[in-house]
Amino acid sequence: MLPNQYENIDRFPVALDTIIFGFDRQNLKLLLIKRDFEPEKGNWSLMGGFLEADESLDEAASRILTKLTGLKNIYLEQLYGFGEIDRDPVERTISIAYYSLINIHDHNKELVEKYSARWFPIDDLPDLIFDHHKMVEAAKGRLRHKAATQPVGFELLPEKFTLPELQQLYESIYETDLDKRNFRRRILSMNVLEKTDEKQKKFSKKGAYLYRFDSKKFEKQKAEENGAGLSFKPPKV
Amino acid sequence: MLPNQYENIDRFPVALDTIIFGFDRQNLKLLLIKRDFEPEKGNWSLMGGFLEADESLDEAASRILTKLTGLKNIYLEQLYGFGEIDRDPVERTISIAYYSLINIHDHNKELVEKYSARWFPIDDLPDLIFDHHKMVEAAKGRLRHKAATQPVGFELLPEKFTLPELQQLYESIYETDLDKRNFRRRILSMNVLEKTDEKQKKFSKKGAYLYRFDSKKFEKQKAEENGAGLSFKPPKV
DNA sequence: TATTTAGGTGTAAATATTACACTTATTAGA
DNA sequence: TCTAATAAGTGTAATATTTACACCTAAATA
Repeated sequence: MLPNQYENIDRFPVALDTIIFGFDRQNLKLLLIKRDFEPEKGNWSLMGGFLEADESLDEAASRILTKLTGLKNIYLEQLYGFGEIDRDPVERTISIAYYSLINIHDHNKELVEKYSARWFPIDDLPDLIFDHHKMVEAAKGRLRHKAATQPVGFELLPEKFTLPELQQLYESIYETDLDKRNFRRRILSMNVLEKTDEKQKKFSKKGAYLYRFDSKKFEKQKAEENGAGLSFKPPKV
Repeated sequence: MLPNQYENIDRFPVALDTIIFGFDRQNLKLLLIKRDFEPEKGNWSLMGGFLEADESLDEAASRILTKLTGLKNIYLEQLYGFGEIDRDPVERTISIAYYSLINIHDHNKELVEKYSARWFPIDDLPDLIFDHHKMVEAAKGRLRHKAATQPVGFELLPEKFTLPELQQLYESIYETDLDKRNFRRRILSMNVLEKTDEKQKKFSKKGAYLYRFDSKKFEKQKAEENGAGLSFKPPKV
């Protein structure tokens, strides 16, 4: 075996912090936990954890997400590496932030309780520890970009959803109002939605048709594309 | 002082690897070094180094870039964190990749020689060690996206450049041909270029006017924008 | 002074985006 | 049972953006 040439270099704890997005009727929300150890005990924080030797970064992020939500196979994407020297007062730590999109109704309530976690509307977040606020801002930007580029919003909705719900979601991602007719035309022209003949009457007397994201159609679309990406852009202001 | 609650967690070397883009007349190029230590001694590699305790990730990436090129204040942007368990055979290492855009004629020749570094055309790269090829692919994608979104190509050109040169650059970034008239209209309508009254006659008898990136105009444009970003998109195929 | 070379220029057609208002299905309450 | 209320659903015209496309110009050199 080779001698380890890396003998004299510094080693650092590598943290993973996850920005967990959910969507609840009107509002984009984040799942935050109440930190139960010092420093900053009792303050709000992103769900996080440390990288272990036997897992990749993606695996670690996924493990940490599951630890809080009980969910597996969740949309999870690396966001950015945060490495300011003093970002964690305990010790110099590098944090790789991930963001994930989950169906807000679809998580393990006991686990969430165990971590004293709570959903906060994205526009009414508490103070966060360390540089977590910076991470959240980065995630908001990334989500906006992602949603403009790929039909990713579906991850935040239940399997079946109505177009008005989907529009609400996009409106809260972009923090702007969208025209109903233009929105429908655009989203339907992506050719990734399948209309069911069920109606959802929770929010109106008339009821709105339920749609389903059709991953077969999506794959087909992707294949027909030239890498430009399916796109849903917010209107220019 | 608080006891260190992080006592029992794993620590890892944190590497920084930089994808260094340059542009030479016709071709987008990468600056690669010949690795002079085991493992993989003698093979081609991205310029890299390890994070030290007294520097942020950005500072470390910048230090490493300067080490090879002699250049400071260079366009440098974090790309992605690579963390597969076995990515480095010596030891489990996390690498944060950065990419940078430099003027290819504007680097310290002695340093480059010292590292046995060489510029390679982007479409004719040698085999690279570890997961460096994955990093390069990610950087190409990011550069494409960045160039479509912000007027970033200027970083790769000398202070004064002609529109045909700039077009060449975009053509090699997108690996496609662009229409001369449409390109000019688009790039000029961004309102960030200043025409000088000098001509560059290196490549034609008639000579082409030299332009300069006008950062004041750029700032003004940015201010007038609604965050959508100045954009130069490749034509849809 | 004719030829060669790359630089420079405009317009029309096609496509994409935006703005905008009324009808429909259903429920609840008079 | 009729009326009012509510959110869902639909089409078109105006504007803006993107694309396709071909000839003239300036300078050098043979």
